[in-house]
Amino acid sequence: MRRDIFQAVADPTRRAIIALIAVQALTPNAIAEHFDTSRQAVSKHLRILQECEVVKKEHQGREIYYELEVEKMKEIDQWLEQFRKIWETRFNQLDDVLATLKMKENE
Amino acid sequence: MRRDIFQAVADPTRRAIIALIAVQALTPNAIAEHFDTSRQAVSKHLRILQECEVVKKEHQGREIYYELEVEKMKEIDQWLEQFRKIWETRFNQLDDVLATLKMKENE
DNA sequence: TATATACGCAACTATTCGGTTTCACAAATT
DNA sequence: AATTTGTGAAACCGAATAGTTGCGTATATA
Repeated sequence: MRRDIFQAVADPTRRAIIALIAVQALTPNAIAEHFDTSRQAVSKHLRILQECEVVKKEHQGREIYYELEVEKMKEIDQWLEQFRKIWETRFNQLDDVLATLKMKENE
Repeated sequence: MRRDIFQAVADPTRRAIIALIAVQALTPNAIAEHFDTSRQAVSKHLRILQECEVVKKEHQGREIYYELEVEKMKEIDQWLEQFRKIWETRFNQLDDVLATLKMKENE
């Protein structure tokens, strides 16, 4: 089974969990309270997130806090990099089109 | 079934297809030649990418060119935005740590 | 020590995914 | 008109997913 950041963020519940613990580390129960799903379901998502190395456990007495590995999110950012150039190019081309239109206007 | 950009990029073959047609629009056969998978498998991925509104068909005679909707990729970028602030914060905190260490060095 | 709480894990189920095989159809070629 | 080529779609399969239920275990508390 695939275990990477893209797999991690493919599920909307997992994206919500990520966004939630990005603010502060939380226990599975605390996380589950934010959703309509069960603790066990959240627990399973947390396990997948762990396997994808997106979250990190931290034991504190009988509670376990799950913390986000923010660095991992950068991998998505890096993959997007190749498309940023295209955005810019397309944007410049649009500029050219607009410029051409403006020239025609002045004819 | 979920049909969003995150679902679209969850699969490595689909990510490769996206990167491939980002350069230039291609036909399903041309795309399939780049992979170890069958044309039909690629065709299925293209269908999903279409449903996710990541690619756009363009008929040209009996050939069909698939073109990337680059704009769609920005949705990922937008979702990442919330974590960029955290990167920066963490980075600043690291700066603080480094500054503190430097101070101790000079003691 | 007995009990409550916080949690992970295993077993089970329904659904989805990624793939193959097969078939149908439309456009180009003969 | 018959054939080749480019393609989509349906039927099917094994594996993974997302969820549930039930149970075991460790920590805290009475």
